Amino acid sequence: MTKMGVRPSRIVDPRKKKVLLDKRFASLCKKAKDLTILCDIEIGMFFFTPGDQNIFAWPSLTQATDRMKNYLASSDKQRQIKMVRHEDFLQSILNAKEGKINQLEQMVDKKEMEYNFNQLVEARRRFDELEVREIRALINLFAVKRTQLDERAKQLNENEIDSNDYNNREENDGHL
Amino acid sequence: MTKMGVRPSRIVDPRKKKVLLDKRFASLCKKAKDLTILCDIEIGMFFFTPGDQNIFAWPSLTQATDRMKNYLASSDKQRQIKMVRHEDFLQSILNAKEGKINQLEQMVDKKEMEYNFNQLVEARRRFDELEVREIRALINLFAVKRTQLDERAKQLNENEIDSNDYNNREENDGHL
DNA sequence: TCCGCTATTGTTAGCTG
DNA sequence: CCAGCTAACAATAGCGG
Repeated sequence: MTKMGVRPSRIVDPRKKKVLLDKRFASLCKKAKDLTILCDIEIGMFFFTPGDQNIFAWPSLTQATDRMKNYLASSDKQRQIKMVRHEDFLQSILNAKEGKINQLEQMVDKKEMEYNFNQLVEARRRFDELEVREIRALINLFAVKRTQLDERAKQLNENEIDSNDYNNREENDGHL
Repeated sequence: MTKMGVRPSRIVDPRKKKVLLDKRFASLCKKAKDLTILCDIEIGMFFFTPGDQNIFAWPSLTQATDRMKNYLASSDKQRQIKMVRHEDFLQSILNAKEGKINQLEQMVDKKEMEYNFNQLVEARRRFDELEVREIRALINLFAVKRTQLDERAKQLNENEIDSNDYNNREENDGHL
């Protein structure tokens, strides 16, 4: 642990860094797990290292995402309450004689940044949607192929029983 | 701290729970911060308590979201590699004579669950989009109102200079 | 509810095999 | 690279103001 009152500083040696990361990462996850159990709280963690491929989600991608989803759903409720105050705020700006348009435009910019992120998420959604369709198409394709094969097998059986000599002649002639 | 080898168990007393949560929460955040600095890693954490209103994101909503976004972007790269193998897998199923349709349908179910979540996210997106439009509308409304006020002020000034007695009569009559 | 304290227990950096 | 060790250090549960 870092000394009392001393802020930790960036580790330069990559080997030390790896060891440190492993140990402290395990410790962090343990503490998170403790807290989850002790206080009946949902925790989701995402780890991302810019250069490295050190990517991790705790306790798992799906669970971390679920917990983030729950967080967002809860924070949306709080947001709706804030929205009412927000509207009052905008109304007061409208009523005031001094315009604070810059402020509003900054908010628009902020919202647009959020919008951009959500577009990124939606791109992901479309990708997944496509995947679903592809799998469905493959299932259908398989079903069709199987039906064709079944029918073909049936035909072959019938031919074998009904006209064995005819088939033999065909084979001997060497043409259809 | 929990004893060595002993898993922590759920706290029942709400007061103790609150104290414990506060302390350990602070500790967890400190450890996360340490790790962030020491190993140059991005960490985003989401906390959600089902019943309570104990909602938190670390280091902040925007930063946690950004870091999750980075995580997703990185994991998407890895996903694309997996996708190729995934397609091979599907192809081998198609080529095989025994259908493993159940397997595929389970995957479809899983994908549909993901799709549902993404719809939730998109609902959020639409909400934000609406918000942007509303703010734009308010800005325009303000501009119009201001123009109207300016013109009205101009008119009043002109009237004051041109026909003072007329204005006075209007005021005394108590109507426009 | 929120500090501050402290004995006890847990964590960790550096090192060894 | 990993697992085990340990002195030194940090976290914390319980208690009191």
